[in-house]
Amino acid sequence: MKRLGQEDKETLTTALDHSGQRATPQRETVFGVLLDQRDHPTADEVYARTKSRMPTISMATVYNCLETLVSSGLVKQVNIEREPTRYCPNLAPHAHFHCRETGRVYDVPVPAGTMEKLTDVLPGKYQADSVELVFRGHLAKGNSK
Amino acid sequence: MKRLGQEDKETLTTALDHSGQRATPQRETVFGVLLDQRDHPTADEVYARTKSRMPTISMATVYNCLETLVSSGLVKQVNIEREPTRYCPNLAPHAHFHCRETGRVYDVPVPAGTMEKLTDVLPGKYQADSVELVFRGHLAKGNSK
DNA sequence: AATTTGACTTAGAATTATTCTAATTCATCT
DNA sequence: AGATGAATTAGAATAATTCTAAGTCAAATT
Ligand SMILES: [Mn+2]
Ligand SMILES: [Mn+2]
Ligand SMILES: [Zn+2]
Ligand SMILES: [Zn+2]
Repeated sequence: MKRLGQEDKETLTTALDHSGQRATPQRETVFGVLLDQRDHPTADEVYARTKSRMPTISMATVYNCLETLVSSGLVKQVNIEREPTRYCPNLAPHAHFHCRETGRVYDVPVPAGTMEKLTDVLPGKYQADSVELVFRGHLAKGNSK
Repeated sequence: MKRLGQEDKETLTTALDHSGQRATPQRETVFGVLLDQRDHPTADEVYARTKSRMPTISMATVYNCLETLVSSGLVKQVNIEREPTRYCPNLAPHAHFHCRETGRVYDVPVPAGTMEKLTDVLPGKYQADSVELVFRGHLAKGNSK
């Protein structure tokens, strides 16, 4: 999918507008790249994919667009073990699985309320506004997809 | 506490030996620094604290010692949001709380079996050998300790 | 319609935590 | 004592990200 659908474009414009920023071709393209292939790409990978759709874009702009998308709440950063930051447009609460063998990162859906309930382990003085859950291991073979 | 107790020294020697490495004054001192102040220091902070006990130690050696301790299983790396790696000698399963205001990282004890039970959310193809749980937020005021 | 404004984009330099290199030092073994 | 190899060290190299400063562009104002 080379361009953003009407619904996604609407989502983008609304979110950007809400945070006082503009929708631009670069931002649309980067957002489209993230929506199209949800494999938690790094900035480098986003750059390569975006460049194939918009050859004139620069690395700096990719970083700027990603930051804009994050600040508008449309995209989350996923940091794993000091590896380069990855980007995830899945806004539902979810966990991540990091495969030691391939380095790939997968979304793990969790039952509603699971992430919130985790904060029950926190002593009262800790006020958590976000919860991050990461599993690490390997995929049962025959499941490299 | 400027030096390592007999029990900790025993633990260190055993673990290092088990992974084919030697106990050295530098490694003992770095380990002691981590045991004495369990605030998840960065390599820089470990370096400063170690240098005050052993002024001739170098940054390279601190990194080397930390890596040795991690590889021998006595210390865990704690990575949060692309900040410099922190080091934690707490071997019990536990979660972390990261304060947005101070940047400090706290250990959060969890009931036995809690971390393991989290893997129940994983579809069968995912074989997890580690689980990481990080909360982010702020401390209720009056609890800056 | 021309001008102004400020947001956005861009290339390249700077930053910085960490790793690497190559030269010593040091403990242990023969 | 001499040999061996692990450990330590200073400094260079690496690499993801951020910063800087100059250019571009679209919308708003005149
Ligand atoms: Mn990996
Ligand atoms: Mn922080
Ligand atoms: Zn995700
Ligand atoms: Zn800890």
